[in-house]
This record gives sequence, structure tokens and C-alpha cells, in this order.
Amino acid sequence: MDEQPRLMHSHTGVGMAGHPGLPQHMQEGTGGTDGDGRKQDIGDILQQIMTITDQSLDEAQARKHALNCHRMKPALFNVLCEIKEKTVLSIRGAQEEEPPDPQLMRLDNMLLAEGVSGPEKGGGSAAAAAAAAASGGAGADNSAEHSDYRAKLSQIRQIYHTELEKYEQACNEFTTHVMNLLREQSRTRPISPKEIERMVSIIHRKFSSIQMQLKQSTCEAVMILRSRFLDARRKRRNFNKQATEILNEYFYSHLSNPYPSEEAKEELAKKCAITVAQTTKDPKYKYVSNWFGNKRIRYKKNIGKFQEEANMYAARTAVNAANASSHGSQANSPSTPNSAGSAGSFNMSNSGDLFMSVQSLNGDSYQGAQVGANVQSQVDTLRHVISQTGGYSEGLTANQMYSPQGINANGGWQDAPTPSSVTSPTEGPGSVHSDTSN
DNA sequence: ATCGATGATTGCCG
DNA sequence: CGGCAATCATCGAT
Repeated sequence: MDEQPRLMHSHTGVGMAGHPGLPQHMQEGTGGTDGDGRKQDIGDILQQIMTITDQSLDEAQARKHALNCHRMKPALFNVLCEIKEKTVLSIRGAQEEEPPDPQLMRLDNMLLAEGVSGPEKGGGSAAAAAAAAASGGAGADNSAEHSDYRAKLSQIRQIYHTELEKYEQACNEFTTHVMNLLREQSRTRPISPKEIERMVSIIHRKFSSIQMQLKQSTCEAVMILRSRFLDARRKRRNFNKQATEILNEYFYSHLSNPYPSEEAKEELAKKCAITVAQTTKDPKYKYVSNWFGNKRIRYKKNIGKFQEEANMYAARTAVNAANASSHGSQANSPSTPNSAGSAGSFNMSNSGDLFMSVQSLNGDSYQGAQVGANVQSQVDTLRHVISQTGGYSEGLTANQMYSPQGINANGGWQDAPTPSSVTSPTEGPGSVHSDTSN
């Protein structure tokens, strides 16, 4: 009969600490000692922390050593290692995949192709040249453009490589640091080599994502550079005024047969290349050919529109030639009121702006050798000017005026099988042929 | 933003 | 392969 209530008591005592049926001393006693104990514990812990922070490194090492030498340590450590191994494996299994990021591969390929990430000098320039040839189609030796391009490209490459190296170095440093740290810690807490490996791969991933940004921006820079320098069509530049003058000069003074020979093209190309940094020494003088092709087409298509221009250049050539013949080789006297006067006599509808570059045109290299030739083209152009200015009214009539000079009714210049030597002797003032190619 | 001018390219022809 | 015609794509002025 005695035991029952005791059991009951003990039960209730455990289950309900604050039961009103419990004796006073029990409640107070347990409660009091518990609170004091916790305070004591916290105080102890704080105290320990304080002492730890106050400890010197040697003391800490000593403690660590003591801990390592604890007799239970190996056993516990093994158990922990086993548990860790399992969890790590499960983690690793969860995120095992490592696909070779297509984006990164694209960037790498591109940088390689552009000669940025390839081997240093030779490979780089070779790749650049190859890229140039591929994109330019006629990527010959326009070295002026390409040297500039290559200079900029190698600049990019240099920056890229130094940055890459920096990242690489930082990555390695960080990796070794972390590895050392982990190895050090693996003595006190279970760290498997696999875990270290994983850590390292995480670090590498982080750094390679940084590298990818670098690669991306490098790619962008290269693309910009490329489109700037190599893709001429995308970034076409107008010829400067003097080059246009030169070409127009030739065109209108050879209006009867505006097909410059290879030599003439070369001459024009050289003259224009002085002022046109663009499209340099293409062996075919492609830009001259392009220009004449476009010019012929567009002239033919709308002669009226070009009439004014034709007058202008014809007059200019005439004036220039006149100066050349009258002044001998001193045709390029500065600021010729003379020329203005003579132009005025042709009833020019244009302002003096056309004389601006007369001197520079013929004063350059033609002068000596071309005086005679200029006389001939002078006849040509004078004839044009006179015939047009005589009855100059508007575009439509001008159209008719020009047509006898070589353009068929169907369009297309007639074959002009009449070099000056054939026709000029008998044709008198009408000899239109200025085959004055030097 | 729009539009004409213009250099370059493409496709075709002989 | 050179020229023509059509077309593209950018420049430069408005």
C-alpha cells in the first residue's frame, strides 16, 4: 500500500514539475539548483572563451595537441569520418554533373580562332591574317589596315593574357591556401580528401566563371575591333574629297570611254591612296574599279543629275590644261583669278569651289609628264563645256547633249573602238578621245 | 528618325 | 576575269 503513492508521485513529479500536489521543498529545491547551474555553465563557457581569446597561440596549439592526444580521439574521429563520408558521398552524388559549359566552349573557340588565346606571336598573327582573309574575301596585303588591326589585337591579347594569368595565380593561391587550411583542420575534424577535392573544384568553378567574364568581354572587344577594321562593308568610309576629285576628274575627262586601264587604275589608286587611307594596295585596285563601276552605272542611270558635276569637272580640266599649256610647267600657280575668269567665260553654273583642288590634282605628279596629255584632254573637255554651256538649260536637254558622246540609246558606252590616233587626225575639234593615259 | 549619297558585294553574262 | 545591274549597309546631312 505504501509503494503505490510513491510511484505515482515520482511519475507526476517527472511529468508535471509544477503540480500543486507536490511538496514545497521539492519544487523550490529543483528549480533553484537548475537555474543556478545554468548560470554557472554560461559563466564557465564565457570564461573559457575569454581565456581562449586571451591565450597565446602556443597555448592554443598546446590545447589542440592535448585534444588530439586524447585517448578517445581516434575512435571518435573514425566514426565521424565514416558518417561524414556517407553524407559527402550523398552530396556529391546529388551534384555530380559537370557539363563543359557550351558558352565557355564557344568563347574559347572564338578566342582561339581570333588568335587571342592561341600561342603568342606567330599563331596569333597567322590566325588574324586567316580571319582577315576569310572575312575580307580579297584579304590580300592591305598592310596598313592590318598592321593597325594587329596592333590593337595584340594589345587585347596582352591584356587578356595578363588578366588571365592574374586570375590563374589568384586561383592557385587561394586553392592552396584553402587546401592547407583544410588539411590543417582535418586533424581536428573529419575532412576527407574527397571533400577537399570538392572544395577545390568549387573554387575553380568560381574562378572560371570570373574567367568567363573576362573571355566574354575580350570576345566583345575583338568583335568590335573586327567589325571596325576588317568588315569594310559594315563600316564603309567615304572617300575624302580629294580622292573623289581625282576620280571624278578622270571620269569626266574620259567620259567617252570611262574605262581606266590597269595602269590608269594603278595611277589613280596611287594618287588617291595618298589621301585615302582606306582600301590600300589591292593589286586589282578594287576600290578604283568599284568607284568607276558605280559611277558609270549611276551616271548612265541619271545623266541629268550629273550634268552639273560634269560641267564642273570638264571646265576644271579645261582650265587646268589651259593653265598648263600657257604657263608651261608652272600650271599650279596659287589662287588663279585667271582660271576664275576663264571659267566664267564658260558660263559656269558652279561656284569657285571647283577650283579648290585643281592645283593639287595636276600639280602633283602628272604635271611634268602630262602637260601634253592635258592638252589633249583639254580639247576633249573644252568641247564638252562649250557644247553644253552654249545651250545649257536643264537636265533633260543636257541628257541629250551628253548622249552623243558615247552612251548608246540602250545604255552602255559604245565600244569606242576609236582611239585618238584613229579618229583625231581627221575629226578636228570634235576629237573627244582623251586617251591620255600616261 | 529619315533620306539621299555612296562604297562594297552579289549574281549573272559573255 | 571584267563589267553591269541590283542590292546591301553605312555615312552624313536634315
